[in-house]
Amino acid sequence: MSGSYKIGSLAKASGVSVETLRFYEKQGLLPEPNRSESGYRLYPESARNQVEFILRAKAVGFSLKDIAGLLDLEVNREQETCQTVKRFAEEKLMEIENKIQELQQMRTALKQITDACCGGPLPASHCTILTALADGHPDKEKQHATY
Amino acid sequence: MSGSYKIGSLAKASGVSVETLRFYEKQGLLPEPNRSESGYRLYPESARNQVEFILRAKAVGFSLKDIAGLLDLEVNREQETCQTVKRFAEEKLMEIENKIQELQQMRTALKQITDACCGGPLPASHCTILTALADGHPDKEKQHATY
DNA sequence: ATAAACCCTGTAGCTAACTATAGGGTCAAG
DNA sequence: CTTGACCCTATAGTTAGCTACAGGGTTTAT
Repeated sequence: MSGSYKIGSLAKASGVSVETLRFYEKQGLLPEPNRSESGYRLYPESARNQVEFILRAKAVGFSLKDIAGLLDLEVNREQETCQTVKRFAEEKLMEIENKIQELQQMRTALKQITDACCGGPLPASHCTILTALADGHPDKEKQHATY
Repeated sequence: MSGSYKIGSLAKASGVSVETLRFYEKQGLLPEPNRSESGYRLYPESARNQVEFILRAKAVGFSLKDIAGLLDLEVNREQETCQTVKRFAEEKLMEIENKIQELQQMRTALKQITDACCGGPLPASHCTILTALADGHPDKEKQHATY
């Protein structure tokens, strides 16, 4: 009745590997469960929710370290304010937005030099992509080289 | 006179550390330079361009491994076609775009649950952020809890 | 001539989030 | 009673891109 399952079942139920569960435990993301006489981990039903908390937090961009922090908040909900939690989340949001911007810059730069390339079956002797990387400026009508 | 400089100057000139240069050499991104009698690396002028090639390629999202590939292309430009080079670049472009999408999804999800949070100075007992992570659905008017 | 600044090799460490391996013990089925 | 599936710990390896020693030799400036 008190559903208490072993690590293999929890792993299957939550879609992660047994090793990952032990790893999360070592990282403090999962509480140490009770043990059977022979030392097997015995998880309560709630363990699955806790793993899923971790997975959802990961999915929205939190690192495991962040998640440990979130779980601390979660555990003493009463002692924390919404403000604290929201700040935490907003900081992460900004990190994500920064990463997006960085990648968008990369995309723009790479697209520019890629679009300029003929892509034809001829030797790449004058390939604009390689030239752009070598010279540091995309195309631009024959800027006579400075190096 | 044939400007041949030592690793420290190259490092300074190209804005990377000495260790990084040696590291790039070990990774095959920089050709092994000549050595002085005492075994010091002596770089030709062109070395700086090669380092800058690497840095620019990095800046547009290529990994060092990718760059090794690009340098192979660059070296045998005559033997390669623009097609090959362009495909290479387009593949990378797609990777970048995929990463952007992934991050945008994260941003949307995180923004949604963050916006729903009052952010007030009251205890986080019912904080919507923590609840969303715990339950797996953002807000939604009082879906009676399952945990 | 001596000290600082530079160079060398080789190896180890760092972060992140696992994954794998070695070398065991336990449990259920047939 | 043995086989196979499962569990345990502890340690090492993975990828990426460096960074930091340790323990030397060389060059340069004073």
